[in-house]
Amino acid sequence: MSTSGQPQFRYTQTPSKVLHLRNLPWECTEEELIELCKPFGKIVNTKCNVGANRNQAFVEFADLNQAISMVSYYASSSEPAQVRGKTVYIQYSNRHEIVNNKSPGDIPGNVLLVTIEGVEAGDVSIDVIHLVFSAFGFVHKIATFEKAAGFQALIQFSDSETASAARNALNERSIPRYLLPEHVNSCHLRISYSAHTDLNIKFQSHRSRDYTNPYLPVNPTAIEGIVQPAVGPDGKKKELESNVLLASIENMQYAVTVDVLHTVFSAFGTVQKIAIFEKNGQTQALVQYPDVSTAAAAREALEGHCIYDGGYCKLHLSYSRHTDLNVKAYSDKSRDYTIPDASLLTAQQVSGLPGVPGAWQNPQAGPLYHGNNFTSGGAVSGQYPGGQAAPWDPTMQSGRQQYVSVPGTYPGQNFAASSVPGYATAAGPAGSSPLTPTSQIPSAVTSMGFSPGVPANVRPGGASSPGQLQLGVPPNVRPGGASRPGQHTYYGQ
DNA sequence: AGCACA
Repeated sequence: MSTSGQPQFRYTQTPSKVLHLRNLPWECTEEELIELCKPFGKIVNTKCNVGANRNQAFVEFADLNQAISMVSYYASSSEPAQVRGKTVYIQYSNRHEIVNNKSPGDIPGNVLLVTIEGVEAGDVSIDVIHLVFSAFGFVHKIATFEKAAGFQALIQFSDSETASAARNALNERSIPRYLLPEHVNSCHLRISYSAHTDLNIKFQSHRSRDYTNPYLPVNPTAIEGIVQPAVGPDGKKKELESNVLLASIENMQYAVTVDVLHTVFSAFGTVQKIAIFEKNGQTQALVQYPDVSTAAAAREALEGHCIYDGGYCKLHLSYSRHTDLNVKAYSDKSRDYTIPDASLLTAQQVSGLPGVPGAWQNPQAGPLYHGNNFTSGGAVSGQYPGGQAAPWDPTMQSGRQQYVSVPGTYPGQNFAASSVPGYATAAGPAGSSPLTPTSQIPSAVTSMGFSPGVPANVRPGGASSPGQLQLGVPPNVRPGGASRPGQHTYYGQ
């Protein structure tokens, strides 16, 4: 029972193939360690960021002589060992091996395990992954899959050096936004090493690739692969059309309710379902149409435009990967208009609402929609100098063809081309005159005395219902963009 | 600047 336990000091230590390094810069990386030590031999293991200050480390050489050569070298060198300009003190460790101190994911290998956080599998295509990781060397193979951890990819490089380079550069970083669909707000990469050394890719498919074998057959059962988004030459995922639109609402100063959205989006066809939700602090909504072409028309017309005057509640639209929403038939955040009872319920409940929120009665909408539409045209357009960011496609002001006369645009003939006048008459809300040279959609909102459950453009014949102000089409969205004298029965005050 | 982890 001697009271040994005294620390061993530099000149009394027995050599070990494990070296203890001190005074390292804070959170010194393994690569910096390897850089420093590898001239002396093969490094078989490391342990970084040891100690309260995370400025110590251990390095294990394959052979004792290699460790001795490093200690000897710096013992007699006029240049001290340095990392990032800091002198590093090196001595033999009092242990002879680095115990299995690493989680498996920290043991370098040529295959990376990449967890892509905050996205769903369809958001990041395998081609985008390939593009991003190819920056560090030839990517042999990629396999993607979804686990509890989220969307993951195994990425095989030639060697662990290349893999490490990719990991060091990309770990805890994000795939550039421009490579991602618009609705993806964050795309955080968490990268570790896989224990795999060679992935077994059986097919080229939407979820796996073998770039070393381009003649590998395409998975015949990967029907999904065909549905997978096409990818342009830049690797950016092209939008895949869908009957369901994803709307992100920017600058949401005013409440955007299911009813407001229903009104706005019903201008283009039957809205089947709506769901509103929050994602990353932003309000988003899914709007389901019966078919892709209707959704496409809505998207085309509404993208970048504002529900309310003044740049409020700006819409950004993309196609959802959903095709059929599973929503509560009636809630404050969702609506299923395909359920008849729900429509009734909707009509009842909404008509029972205590008036229109003040925000909808945006005073600015008055001048814009009450006779100023023509005279103020210059002023309005003057708000957008150069016209580069013209809030509304000019063709919308002069032509109706975009939404009406193009055959096949509305397979559901929600807009019978000839029905525009009657429709416009019925749908024209107070003060909505046809040539509205503005970007907003607000008459949809400024006159909310509509029947939310019954889209105007779905009503048979579009006949006017006396006493009931029907609203279906925002004035600047309306197909009948051209002025048709005499067609307006409503000139709301 | 002075020895980890289980």
